[in-house]
Amino acid sequence: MLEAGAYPTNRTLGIFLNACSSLCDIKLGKQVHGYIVKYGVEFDTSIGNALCSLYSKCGSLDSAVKAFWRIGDKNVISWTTAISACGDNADSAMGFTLFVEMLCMGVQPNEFTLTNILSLCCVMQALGVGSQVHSLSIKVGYGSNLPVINSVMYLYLKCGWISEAKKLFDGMETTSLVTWNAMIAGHAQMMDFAEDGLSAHHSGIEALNIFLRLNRSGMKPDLFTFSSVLTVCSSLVALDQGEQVHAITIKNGFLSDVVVGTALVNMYNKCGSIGAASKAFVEMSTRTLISWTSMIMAFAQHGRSQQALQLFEDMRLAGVRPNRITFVGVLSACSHAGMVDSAMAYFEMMKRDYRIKPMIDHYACLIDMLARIGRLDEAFDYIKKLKLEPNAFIWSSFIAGCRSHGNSELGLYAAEQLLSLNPKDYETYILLLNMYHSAGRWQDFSRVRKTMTEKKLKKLKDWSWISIRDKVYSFKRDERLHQQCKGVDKLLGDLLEKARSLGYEPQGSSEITDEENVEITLSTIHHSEKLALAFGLLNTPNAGPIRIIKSISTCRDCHNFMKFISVCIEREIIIRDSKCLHRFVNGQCSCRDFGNLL
DNA sequence: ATAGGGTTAG
Repeated sequence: MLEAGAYPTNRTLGIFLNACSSLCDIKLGKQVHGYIVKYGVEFDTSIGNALCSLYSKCGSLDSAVKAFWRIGDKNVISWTTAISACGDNADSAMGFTLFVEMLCMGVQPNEFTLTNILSLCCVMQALGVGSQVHSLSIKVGYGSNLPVINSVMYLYLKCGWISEAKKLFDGMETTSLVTWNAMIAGHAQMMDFAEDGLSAHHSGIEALNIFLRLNRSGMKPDLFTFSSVLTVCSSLVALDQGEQVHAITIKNGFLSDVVVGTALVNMYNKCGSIGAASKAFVEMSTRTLISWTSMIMAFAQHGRSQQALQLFEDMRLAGVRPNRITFVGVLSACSHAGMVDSAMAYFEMMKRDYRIKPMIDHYACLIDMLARIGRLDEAFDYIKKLKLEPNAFIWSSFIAGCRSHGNSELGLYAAEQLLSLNPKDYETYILLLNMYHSAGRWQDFSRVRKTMTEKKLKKLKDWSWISIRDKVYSFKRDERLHQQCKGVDKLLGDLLEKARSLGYEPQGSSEITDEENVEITLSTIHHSEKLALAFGLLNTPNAGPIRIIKSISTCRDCHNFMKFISVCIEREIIIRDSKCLHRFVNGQCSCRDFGNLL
C-alpha cells in the first residue's frame, strides 16, 4: 500500500506498528518508522507511544526513549510506556528518573504507571521510594485499585516488611488470584533471603498455609500458584505436601503445563526422590531447556553421573541447545564420578561448539573434580591461575579434597582463605577449629577461638525439621521441645550402641558451649538432625525414607553416624543441610563425603 | 498505545 503511494492515516500506521510489535519484527518496524518520519507524524502522541512500545519490546531501549522524547504532547500513556520500557530492559534507575520528571511536569500517574513504578521498586529493593509511591497512589485515588494494592503488597513482601504486607492482605475487600499468588511467591522468595534457616522455615510454612486458604476460598489456582507452592515444598523438603500439591495439579488439569512439570521435577529431586523426579520428567509432554537442565542437575546431585550424561546427549538429540547452566550440571556429573577426560572434553565442547564463555562455576566444577580424586596440586594450580577471585564454593570443595586426602597444610591455608571471604560466618570458624583440632595445632586453635570470642559471634542456630504426614516438627540443638523427648533420648542411646558395635567412633566437633567458651565437645548426640531422626523413626514405624532438613551444615561426626545408622535401621536417610543434599543408603552417602561438612 | 504473580545453579 505504501509503495503504491497511498497516504496512510495515523491510525493505519499505529496498526502497522502494533503488528510489528507483536511479531517482534524490528526490521519491518524500522521501515514503518521511515515512512512515519517521511510523513512528519513522529511527533504525534499515539504514533510516538506505539514506536516507544515497539522498540522496547524488541529490546532497544535507546530507540524507545528517543521515540518517546520526540513526542510533542506526552500524555500519561507516553510516560507509562517509557517507564515500562526501562523496566523491561533492566534500567530501573532511568525509570525512576522518568517518573520524577513526569511528576515535575505535573502529569498525574494512573494505575498503570503506579504498578510499573512499583515493580521497579521491587527490582531495586527500594522500600522507601515504594512506600512513598503507596502514599501517592492513595492521594491520586488508586488506594483501592486491586493491581496497585497487589503491587504494593508484593513490594513489601520482597523487602521483608511482612507485617505491613500482611496488614494490606488482611484488609483487602476483594482479592484476585494475583493477590494470592503474590503472597505465596513473596513468602517463597523470603525463604531465600532469610537470615537463618529458622525464619526461612517460617516463611515456607506461611506460604503453604496461604495456599490452603486459597483452596478453601474456592478460587482456582493457576500455573503460577502451582510452581510457587512446589518450590516452597522443595525448600521445606516436604514430600508429603509436595505429593498433595501434585494431586491438586492433576485435579485442576495443570499436569501438562511445562512450567508445573519442571517444578514437580525439582520438588521431587530436592526432596531426595530421584525416582519420582525422573518419572515426572519422563511423563512431561513437552520439555524446555530448563526442564532438561533441572533433570541433568538432579542426576548429577544424586551421583548418577552416567544418567546425567546420557540425558545430556538425549537433550542434544532432541535439538535443545544447552546453556551455561546445563554445562554446570554436565561438569558436576563428571566431577562426582571423577571422569577427568570427559569433563575436559565437555569443557572444550562448551567453548568450541556452543561458544559459551566459561564462568567461575565451571572452573569450580573442575577444581572440585581434581580435589575429589586427590590431584590437589593441580587443583591448587587451577585456583592460582584463575583470573577471577575464588569463591566460597571453590575453597570449600578444595578443603574437602584436602581433608579427604590428608593434606592438612593446604587445607588449612584454604580454610583461612575461606574465613577471609566470610569473616563473620560462624560455620567457617567451626570448620577451621575442627581442622586445627584434628591437625593437633593447638596454638592456632586457641588463636581462632580467641578471635571468635572477640568478635562476639552469635551462637549457631542449629535447627532441623521433619515433616510427617501433614505436620512439620522442629528440633533445636540441645533443646527438648517435644513430648516424646524421653523416647527420643532412649532411642538415640540404643542407636549409638548399635553404631558403635558396627565400628562407629565419635570424633566430636567444635561449638560454643556457653556464651563465652568455645570447645570441642566429644559427643554430638544433641545435634538437631539426630533428634529429628529419632523422632522420625518413632513416628514412622514403617519402612521408607526418613527426610530431614537442617539449617546449617552437618558436622563430620553426624555425617559419619548417619552412615552407620542407615545400615542398622535398613532405611534410607535423606538430610538436606544448608550446603548439600545427603542421601544415606547402606552406609554410603550420595555426597561421597564431599558435602562441605563441618 | 500502558499494568500487578512463576520454573533452572555446584
